[in-house]
Amino acid sequence: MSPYDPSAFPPFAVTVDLVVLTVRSHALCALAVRRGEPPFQGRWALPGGFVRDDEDLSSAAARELVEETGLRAHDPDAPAQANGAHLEQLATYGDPKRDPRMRVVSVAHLALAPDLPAPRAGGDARSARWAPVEALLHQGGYGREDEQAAPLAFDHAQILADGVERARSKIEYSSLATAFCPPEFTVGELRRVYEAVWGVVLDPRNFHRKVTGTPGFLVPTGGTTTRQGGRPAQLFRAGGATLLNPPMLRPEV
Amino acid sequence: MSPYDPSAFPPFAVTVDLVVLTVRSHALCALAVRRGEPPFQGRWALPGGFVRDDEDLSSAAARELVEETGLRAHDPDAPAQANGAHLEQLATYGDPKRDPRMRVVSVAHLALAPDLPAPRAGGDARSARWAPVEALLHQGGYGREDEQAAPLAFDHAQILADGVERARSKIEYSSLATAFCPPEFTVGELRRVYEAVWGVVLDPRNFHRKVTGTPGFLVPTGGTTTRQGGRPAQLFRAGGATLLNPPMLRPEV
DNA sequence: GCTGTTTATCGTCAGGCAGACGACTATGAT
DNA sequence: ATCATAGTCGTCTGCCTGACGATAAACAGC
Repeated sequence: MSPYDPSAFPPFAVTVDLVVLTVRSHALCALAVRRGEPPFQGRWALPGGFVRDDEDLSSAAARELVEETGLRAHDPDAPAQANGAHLEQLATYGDPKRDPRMRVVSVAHLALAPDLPAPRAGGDARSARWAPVEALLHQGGYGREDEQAAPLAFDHAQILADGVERARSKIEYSSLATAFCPPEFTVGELRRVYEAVWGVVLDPRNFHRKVTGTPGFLVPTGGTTTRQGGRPAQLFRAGGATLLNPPMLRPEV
Repeated sequence: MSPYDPSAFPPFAVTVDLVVLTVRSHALCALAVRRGEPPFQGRWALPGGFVRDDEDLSSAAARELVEETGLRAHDPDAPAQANGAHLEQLATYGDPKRDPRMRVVSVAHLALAPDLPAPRAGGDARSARWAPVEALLHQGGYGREDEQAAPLAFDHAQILADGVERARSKIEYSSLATAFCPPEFTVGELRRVYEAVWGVVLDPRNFHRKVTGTPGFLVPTGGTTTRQGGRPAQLFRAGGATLLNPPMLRPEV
């Protein structure tokens, strides 16, 4: 068998779709764009686009991320955060019927970003917005009448759910939660990230003990801030550690 | 912009490649096939093939797995093991230069299988064999002169390394290690799986306490065996639990 | 200035779990 | 019978977590 006989394989279109997550006003939100054309015209979808002919998958994802948000993706091996987002491959979706018109395989990527001012419209002027993931995933069940009542286009609800689940589990055993924070942040801000992503309430004292006691997780910058009100809090940057051992435990139920 | 203008996207070939792992004689082994044609003719590679026009990615991976090993993949939602392997998507590799002849995107899958009698040659009579992952990954550094001295074809060394890393981390917090065992197995056999995959030695007493004390991990069948020598050991099947909480801890270093 | 509110931070205590390791059991091999 | 090999049950100690009390340092309003 010649697995590479150029006439022997069916042609596919390959796209990257992005699950871009952030934490806004105590809720986990995802970036959604409104489709301007069929199929699913007028419906919300995840941002994405075709992989170019000379482009790696991660490059295509980084390019789409810049186009949609202006965020530059970190090099995973680069120091801590500059002002970029964490970007990693999530999974690949290739059901033959996922796009009604042609065979499209989508390599979904997950991006975690700090709270951004506002999504900028894509170069093609599609509208874009941040929406709480709960609203994007549980549509139709609440009798809501607004524009978001329709489920996401294609299989994007599944992709989003997988991305959210990845984020939820990954902040347990890695320092990825800091990707949701600005370059300098307080322990309380980091705790609110965990609370928003997991949808739980954490004990501030035990959380503080845990994160400050894990070597390499946080490094104090020396500064303090009162932007959250109350007693001034120390500012930290993300330390070099990427894996938390032992992990942060997610409360049950 | 029309992301689906049929003339606006470059065509890709899409393949699935398989990282099939098993534990044989106390070593973690992977299935490798010898390439019969250029490029990389004569070199070892991971089994794989094209995704068909009407086929889902997971179906293609399951089909390749049957063709290469005769193993039927579990339905992830099916009961415990029948005589199949665990199969899950691993990651997707799409470097523009990963195949010298054309643009190929490969959706790699990870399969975990019990020790099999012997790999059966593919329908196209390629030769296939189990090889310790260390030998497949660390070629050239040991001055070995045998047929395996050449590194794997394409980017398959990277794919294999990623698959091994996935398996190593996933048996920490899931019951996946039982996928390496026959339908009925002893605690000692399961422990040898962990030892082979992690490349460590575990304390038999603490391991026994851990796995028998985790609800839903193992269910006794009532039988015993002495196939490992020594005192007869209880036989178990995999229980319904898929997530281990708290996880099995991998010894450091 | 005083008081109440908010958030941050430090401490204490009990329970659970893991690592280290002793002890005993039940087989087969010599 | 003795030994070697595995399996299984216990004990002890230290670490970590969850629950929660207490103190500190800011701001808002009176």
